[in-house]
Amino acid sequence: MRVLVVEDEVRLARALQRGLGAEGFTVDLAHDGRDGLHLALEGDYDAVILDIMLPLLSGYRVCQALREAGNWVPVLMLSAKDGEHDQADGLDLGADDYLTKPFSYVVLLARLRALLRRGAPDRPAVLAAGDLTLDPATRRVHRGETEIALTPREFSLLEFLLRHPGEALSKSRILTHVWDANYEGDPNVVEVYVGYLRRKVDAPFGRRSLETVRGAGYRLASDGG
Amino acid sequence: MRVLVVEDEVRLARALQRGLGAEGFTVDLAHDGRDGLHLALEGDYDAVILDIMLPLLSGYRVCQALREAGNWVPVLMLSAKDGEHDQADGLDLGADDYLTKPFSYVVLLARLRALLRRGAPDRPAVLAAGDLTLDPATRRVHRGETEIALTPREFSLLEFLLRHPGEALSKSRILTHVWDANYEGDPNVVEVYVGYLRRKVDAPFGRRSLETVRGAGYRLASDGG
DNA sequence: ACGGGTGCTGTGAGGACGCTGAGAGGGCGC
DNA sequence: GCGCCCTCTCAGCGTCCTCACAGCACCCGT
Repeated sequence: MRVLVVEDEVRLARALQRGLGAEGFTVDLAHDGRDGLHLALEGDYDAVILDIMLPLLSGYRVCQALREAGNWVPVLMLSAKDGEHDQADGLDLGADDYLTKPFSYVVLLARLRALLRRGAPDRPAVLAAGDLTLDPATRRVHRGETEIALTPREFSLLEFLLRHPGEALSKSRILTHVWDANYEGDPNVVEVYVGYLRRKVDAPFGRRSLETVRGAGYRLASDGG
Repeated sequence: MRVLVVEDEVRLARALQRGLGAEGFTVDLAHDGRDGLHLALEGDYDAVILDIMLPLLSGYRVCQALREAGNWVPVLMLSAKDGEHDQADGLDLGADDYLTKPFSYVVLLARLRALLRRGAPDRPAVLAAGDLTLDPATRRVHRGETEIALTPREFSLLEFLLRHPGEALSKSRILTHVWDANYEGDPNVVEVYVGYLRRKVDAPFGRRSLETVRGAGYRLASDGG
């Protein structure tokens, strides 16, 4: 079993290398995001342990880039923060598990083994809410049998909503995820794009899956409307 | 066990003949590509040891011609070069193993025995999407009954698309796989080559199998358009 | 009923994106 | 050494996407 550890704190990295090595894993180390990404792409690992705070390229970006490259190696994220949002962010970007520093080595080992048992899935499952489906790999969206053409922005927005079905998502949260973490433009874009989406995935089918939660944002009906 | 050695360096050829003969093989020699091809086609060998640098017809061509003729005798290629590309080229063209000169005789013998244990494989599967087929071994592409001539680059691109049918493949992913992991040139090449491909595999047949996914890359219709 | 706040949408500008033709450069076979 | 083919760059063009803006609609509290 080959494991890549991407961690800039040298002491921790070495400790993991020794510890996991003793468990019979082959452990490679990378100390910044760029090296980590390259190694992960080329090394054919069974799992990657990925710190979030990294020089050059954050763990988020590394994970995102991996997934975009079609690499679905199991990723276990490490973070010094413990905010709910960080965790959600990590999992959104395709991490498979998440551990907050400081963590117990035994827990890490258990989680790692769990990940390896699951193995690398070929591709993420199709996202769905009722008869509304979205496939991130083929980039196709369907309402029942009917395919729906979406622009890139509409697609990311719907994808984000589908990853949090039934949850009320504030405009600012939507902005940071679908647009950019430090988006400076008019927050009205969200309304605009929700409008576009409704015209494509709801109106033609007489549905109402994208609900407005006045004062709180938007919610996707988990049964697809 | 009959083995054909195609090698223009007479000393090496004779050495192999003596050595393998002592191991109990029946060894025939050819000293250029054309003779080698004829012998291989007619002689019903259990394996062929094939130098790449040959007079009249290169080892690549010999191997390719063999495969095109439906002959899947195990081929062990010999080469003075050791570039990764050469190796990939050889294996692409249907060689079964590859050895770089200078090589140890013991290693050659081991590899040869491994090949013989495996035996002549059946023809590898062709890639297909609808009536569009691509055979990685013979490097032939057909739309229905019609054969289509592709350049090497066009071929690799189509092969990559066919290996991920229906999936939206980003330009960067295509670049790293079809071109090079650290390709530095203009990403526009992808558009250019998709254009070439469309003119060859789609336009003459009134098809649209290579779909543009705006903002996300390209997708090959899994039913071939 | 009225008004403020919140959300919706039509319009249009600007830009990003993708497609294509022309052509330069290089490798390979002859 | 010559010519052909392949690869890739570049620039121009058309199309589609994104977003800002402004006015209107709607909700809700008073």
